Amino acid sequence: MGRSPCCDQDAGVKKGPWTPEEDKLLVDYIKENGHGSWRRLPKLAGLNRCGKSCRLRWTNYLRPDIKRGRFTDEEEKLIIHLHSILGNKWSSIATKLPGRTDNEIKNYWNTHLRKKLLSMGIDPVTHRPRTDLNLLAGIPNLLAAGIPNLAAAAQTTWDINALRLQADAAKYQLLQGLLRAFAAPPAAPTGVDLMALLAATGNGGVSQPAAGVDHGTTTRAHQYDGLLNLPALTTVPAATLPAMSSFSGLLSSFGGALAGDGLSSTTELGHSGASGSSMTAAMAPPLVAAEECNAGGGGMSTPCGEETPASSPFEGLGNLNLDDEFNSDSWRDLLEQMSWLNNPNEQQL
DNA sequence: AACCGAAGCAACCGCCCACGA
DNA sequence: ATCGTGGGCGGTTGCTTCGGT
Repeated sequence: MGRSPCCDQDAGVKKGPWTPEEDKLLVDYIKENGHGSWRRLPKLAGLNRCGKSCRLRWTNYLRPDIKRGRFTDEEEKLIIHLHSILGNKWSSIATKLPGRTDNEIKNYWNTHLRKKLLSMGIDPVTHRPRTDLNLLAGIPNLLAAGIPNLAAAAQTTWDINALRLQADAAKYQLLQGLLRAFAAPPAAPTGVDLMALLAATGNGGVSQPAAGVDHGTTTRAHQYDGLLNLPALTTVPAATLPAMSSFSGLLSSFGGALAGDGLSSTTELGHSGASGSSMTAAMAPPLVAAEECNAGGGGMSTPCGEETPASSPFEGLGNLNLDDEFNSDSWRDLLEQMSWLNNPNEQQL
């Protein structure tokens, strides 16, 4: 049906920042009479303002119960947590933070928290580890030169959907380290079959970073190039699941050394002090969030409750600093160990 | 000291929904 | 059932401040 403007555009109502005098008029009137009808309030209060503008000014800044000042760490964590559940329902989020307005929370999210999550490698929309195609897109150029079975590997069922299904911070960091090891120049985003690429690297495709490349800068630049909108979890073909559990096994083995603290990317962000570029693998959350174990949405079957294998080929990699040692022997070892990904018969470690 | 770009934030815009006539 | 109004909401804009050169 549409809606007529709340204020007569021709009436010359004032816009822009409020003056202290206007604030006083508004506060005095509401204290005396309540706000009543916002549309009639400006005239009654002697304000040359739109009623909507008055309402906004009151609810966001002049209300006596407004809490001003910096958001505390607890408030930050709560906002992030609630956002992971509610999305951009700022007013709903605001109801859980006494004294904070939806507008204030929204602004704080857009200017601080969103960037904070991005820097931690977490998609602020999905609250999942980011899997940025731009970051991945350059890999094939490197691989094409020296990986003989890339084409064959590309036929496997491993795909980016599967990657996301299993996504968690530990895996993201693992991949981040791999990507840094390759440090390819940017290329147009393509439908990269990441798992095929990873599989291919297992056959001696370990490349040292190209000389003269500032890997940190390259990576960070790519990280801000945009987010990948992946299909919903429920769209992942069931056929990929058995193989995924194998990959999960790999990561679980890897993650066994990570000593997770019970946090997941969607429930807590207690490591907010660690930026993505300086996080070590030891900080990584556990590999499978409890909600994912229990939900089982879309037929997904995560290997919940599985015991971590007693010994792992990746033991000792847990403390690897992904930033400082991206080209270390440890990564070379890890890549070589991942050759199992090319063997479809080897489903479990 | 001046300039410029980035960041932060207050305020506005336009759409939507609930509700009453 | 329809329509008009009030109010709420999320997204966006544009001004101000800050920091680097």
